[in-house]
This record gives sequence, C-alpha cells and structure tokens, in this order.
Amino acid sequence: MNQEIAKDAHDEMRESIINAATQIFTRFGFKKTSMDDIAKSLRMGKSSIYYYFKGKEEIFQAVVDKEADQLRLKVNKILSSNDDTMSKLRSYVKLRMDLIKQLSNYMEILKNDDLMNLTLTEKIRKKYDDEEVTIIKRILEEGNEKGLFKVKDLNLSSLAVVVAMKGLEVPLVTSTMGVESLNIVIDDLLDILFYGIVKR
Amino acid sequence: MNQEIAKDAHDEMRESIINAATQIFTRFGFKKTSMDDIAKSLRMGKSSIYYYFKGKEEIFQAVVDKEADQLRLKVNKILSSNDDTMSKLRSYVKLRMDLIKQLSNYMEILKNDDLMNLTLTEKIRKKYDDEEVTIIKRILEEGNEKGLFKVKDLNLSSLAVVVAMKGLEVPLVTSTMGVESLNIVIDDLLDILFYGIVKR
DNA sequence: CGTTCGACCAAAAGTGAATTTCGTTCCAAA
DNA sequence: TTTGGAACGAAATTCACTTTTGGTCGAACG
Repeated sequence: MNQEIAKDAHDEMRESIINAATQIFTRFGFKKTSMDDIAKSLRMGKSSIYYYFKGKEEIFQAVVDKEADQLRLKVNKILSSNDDTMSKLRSYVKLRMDLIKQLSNYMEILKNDDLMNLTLTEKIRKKYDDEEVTIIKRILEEGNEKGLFKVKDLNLSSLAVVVAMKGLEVPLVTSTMGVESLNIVIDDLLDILFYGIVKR
Repeated sequence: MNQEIAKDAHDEMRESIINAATQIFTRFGFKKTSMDDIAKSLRMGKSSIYYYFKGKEEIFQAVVDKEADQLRLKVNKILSSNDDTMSKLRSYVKLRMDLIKQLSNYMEILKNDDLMNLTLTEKIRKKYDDEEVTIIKRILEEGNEKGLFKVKDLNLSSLAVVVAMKGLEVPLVTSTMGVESLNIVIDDLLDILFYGIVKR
C-alpha cells in the first residue's frame, strides 16, 4: 500500500519534470535548454532530476513520446470515427497543421536536422517516421476496402502523400492567409490527391 | 573589327573560366573551392581572374546560369515536342533525375541551404524557384487547354507538384533500384497525380 | 591599350591554450 | 527514499595568434 503510494509520487514527479521540460524545450529547443533551466523551473536541485531520469536525452525522449501519444489518441479518434474516408484525411492534415502552429517538439524533431545531435534525432525519428506513413496507409487502405479508392502500391503512395504533405505544411502555416483561406487551400490540394488532374 | 576580335577573346576567356569553375565547384562545392584552385587549373594567376569576373560569387552565378540555360533548352525541347502532355511531364521529371545524378550545381543550389552563405543562395534561388513552378504550370496549362486536364488553381497545383517532386527525387535517385524499377516508380507516382486515388 | 601577375591588404577562418559551462556522479544529510 | 552541494570530465566558449582567402593595386609586358 505504501509502496504503491510511493510509486505514484515517483511517477507524479516524473510527470512534473516532463511537463516543465516540455515548455522549456518548446521555447528554447533541446540544445539551448540546460538541466539547470529545468531544475530551476521546478525549484529543485539539478542533480535531483537524475533520480527520476537517467539524463537529458531521456527527458527529451519522454517529452516527444508524450506528445506522440497525445497525437496518436487524436489520430485514432479521427480514424475510428464514422466520417467518410476523405474527411478523415482532411481532419488528419488539419490536425498536423495545428501541431506545427503549437511548436510541438514532436513535429520539430521530424522536420529538422540541425537542432541537436544527429544520433538522438535519428533515434527518435526512426521511431516515428514509419508511423506517419502508416497513418496515411491506413486511410488509403480503408478507401480501397470501401471501394472508394483505387490505390495500386500502398507503400509508395503513402510515402508520396507524406512527402508532399511535409513539404507543403510549413509554407502554408507560415503564410499570412487566414484560417478560412487556409482551409480552402487544403481542400484544393486534397482534391488533387483525390481526383487527380486528368479530366473525369 | 579588332575590337570585335578582342571582345571574342575576352568572352572566350570568360567561358574557359566558367568551364573550369564548373568542374571544380561540382567536385568541391562553392565553399571548399578557392580562387587559387580555379586559377591554377587554368595555369594563370589568381588576380587575372578578376579581370574577367568581379568575384567568386559572380563566377558561381555564371556557372549556375549556364547550367540553367542548358536545362532550359532541354525543357523547351520537351515542351514544344509533339508528345502528349502527360509524356511531357514524365520526360521533365526524368530529365531532373538525370541532373541530380550528374551533381549539377544548379540542382544543388535549389535543394540545399548549408553549402554556402545564405545571401548568395537566396539570391540565386529567387531567380530560379519561380521558373521551376512555371515549367510545371505550362504543362498543366497545356493539359487544361487541350481539355485533358481539369486543374482549378494552376498556381497552387504547380507548387504542390514541385514540392512533391523535390521531396521524392533525392530518395529515389539515391535508392539502390535499377533504371527499369525507377521508371516504373516514377510512372506510378505520376499516375497518382494524373488520376488521383478516387476510383473512376 | 589590354592583359597578366606579384605584392599587399583586410577579413575570415583556423589553431591551440585557457577558461567556462554543462551533463552527470557522488555522497552526506534529512 | 529523496534531496542538493560539491566535484568531475567532457564539451563548449573565449582569446590571442597565425594562416588562408577573396580581392585590390600597380608595374610590367606584348
């Protein structure tokens, strides 16, 4: 009973560190964030953090994992909804745009190479790159099964969609257009994907 | 008459410098190439180069301009051919792949940010980024006029195609697949663009 | 006069030593 | 068990000095 309460307190402290670190990593990035920054924001000694996490990289990994979990929940909510398949893809794209706007560490790690050491980046990216392609693949697969889509090579097509999506997201988010215009642009782009350019 | 001969000799020397520089820039990149490297390859003194070009950046700009001219010739040949519009797009995509394989300075400048100072990159890129979108736009426009395509927003669609093309080119060129397989993959990707993913 | 190149210049880049910062560990205290 | 000050080694930064680089100048040459 006491052991279980202690375990909860331990996890709660881990959670506090992750939350504090999320804000600071988001503001300053991995490299510019020091362990002292994180410790001070929690009004504790720097070395106390090592009681809960093995090191700086493990904290960052935990931050990214948590953000990825939150995204995964939202994605699964979209994918398991009763919306039609095309709307699901629209919702997913818009969800990503929101994340970019929020300066998510998760999105940052999947987009940039120059913010921290490459080993850590590759390690985390390895974990999540395939997941992005898989999400698109699931949507395309559902469309195929419903007889709505006719996608030949699921892997290649998913990759192409992810590449195009990634290339277009940042310019769109950083443009000066309003939400309404942005949504129209997204719809137009998705129409190209859905219907192609050859007249029907 | 003598003035015209002198002008030709002057231009010939400029051309020699450009050709020599092309090879050295291609091999070592802008940053790692010194003016002495270029001078020595022409068996002349470094300061003689400044009689023909104002500086290193002007030489590089001339190199990129020349490569762009050569590409423009090839592109115009494709665009003005009697091939059907879809074949034109295929030919253009394959032409670009060949250029990447050749380590063209032109392709390099349009893809990377970290090879040289940003001001020079931005300057050159400004000059050619729009051109890439325009090439695609001309093809889409032709398709529209021929009643083959039904592209709503030409600007947005062209941008999307360029972004997707750029994002996919390098992984494809650096993959280990053979020419036959690569051509099949390109065809499949272009089919997505032409026909979309929604069943016809 | 047009062209060439050696000497020179200032700025940028590189080098090595000294110093500071950082992530991490250790251990005593509560 | 948890905390934090002191200490540690490595990485990063700073600093002074040296070398390299892009570029200029002016004399020499054809």
